[in-house]
Amino acid sequence: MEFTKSQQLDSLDIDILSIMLKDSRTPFLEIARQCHVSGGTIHVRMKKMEEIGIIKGSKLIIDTAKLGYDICCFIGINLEKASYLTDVAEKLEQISEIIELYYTTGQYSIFLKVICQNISHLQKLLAEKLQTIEGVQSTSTVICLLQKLDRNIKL
Amino acid sequence: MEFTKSQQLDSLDIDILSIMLKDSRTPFLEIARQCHVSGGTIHVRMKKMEEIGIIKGSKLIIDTAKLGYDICCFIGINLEKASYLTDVAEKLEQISEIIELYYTTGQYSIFLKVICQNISHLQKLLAEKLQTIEGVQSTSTVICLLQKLDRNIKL
DNA sequence: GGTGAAAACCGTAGGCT
DNA sequence: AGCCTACGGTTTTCACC
Repeated sequence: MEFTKSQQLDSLDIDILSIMLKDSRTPFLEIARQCHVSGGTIHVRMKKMEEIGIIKGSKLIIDTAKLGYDICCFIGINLEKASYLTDVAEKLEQISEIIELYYTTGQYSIFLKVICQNISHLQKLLAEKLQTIEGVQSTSTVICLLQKLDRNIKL
Repeated sequence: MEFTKSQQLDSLDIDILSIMLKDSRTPFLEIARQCHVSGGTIHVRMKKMEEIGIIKGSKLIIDTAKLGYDICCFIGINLEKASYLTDVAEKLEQISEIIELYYTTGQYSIFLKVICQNISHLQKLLAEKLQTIEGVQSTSTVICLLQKLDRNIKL
């Protein structure tokens, strides 16, 4: 079970994933009804996909604005030297406002998704946390006004 | 129930959310044990938060690379005219490779998160789908080599 | 607002095909 | 690999506090 090929998934696995991608709290028996198999089969397939690592977990989707977090933005980071990459990334991981972190190729070395309560929270984050990390040369911020789409890939 | 203030949430709600943010399949009785309340209470609180719209759903987190989708990237879109915004967004929503879509302020009008199978799939998407949409002036792509972090905000 | 218990439903394991 | 069955756990509701 160490391959990383999609070939080991059959159409039943894909059907199960498609349902769970939309709502990870769907009961197994409900999936079983939709797929015309028994609940035990869903259980076995889900377990297999968790073991292979295709399923990594599940997340609640929340409206962060309703919780007082009005700002969502993306921040590209330029480093002074490419070799600072992992050191800087480790420090960034400590910052709880950063919810996604990517190593990227092209104009930036690191790319972040960040959630803040308001603009002054963001300003403080940039000035006092991000830009004081050693190795960070500059940052470039894209502020989101509205998220129009948040879904998983269609299998 | 039409307010969008966090004030209507008490510390029990926050505790429940904190647990569910990490794993949306946590059984209510398990949350109840951790929060020292009954299962019925968790049920009522969850229902309230769903009705208010704080909880919007739940998603399975999957390893897209293991499903044959090796490319994750962000694409910024410049429009010829700002007024094309909603028309272009509507067309973009039809494209299943686009899993997140934001209206943004700053250098781009629209910002996308995109999942593709490989570079040629991405190249085709850009050339044949995105750049043929009327009103799209130019696109700018950041390709992710590795996602190091994917989590929710800490409440 | 919370509790505790009942009823319906679900997750899980094991034996069978 | 899937089905069935059975048990224990979970969800959901509701009378009561």
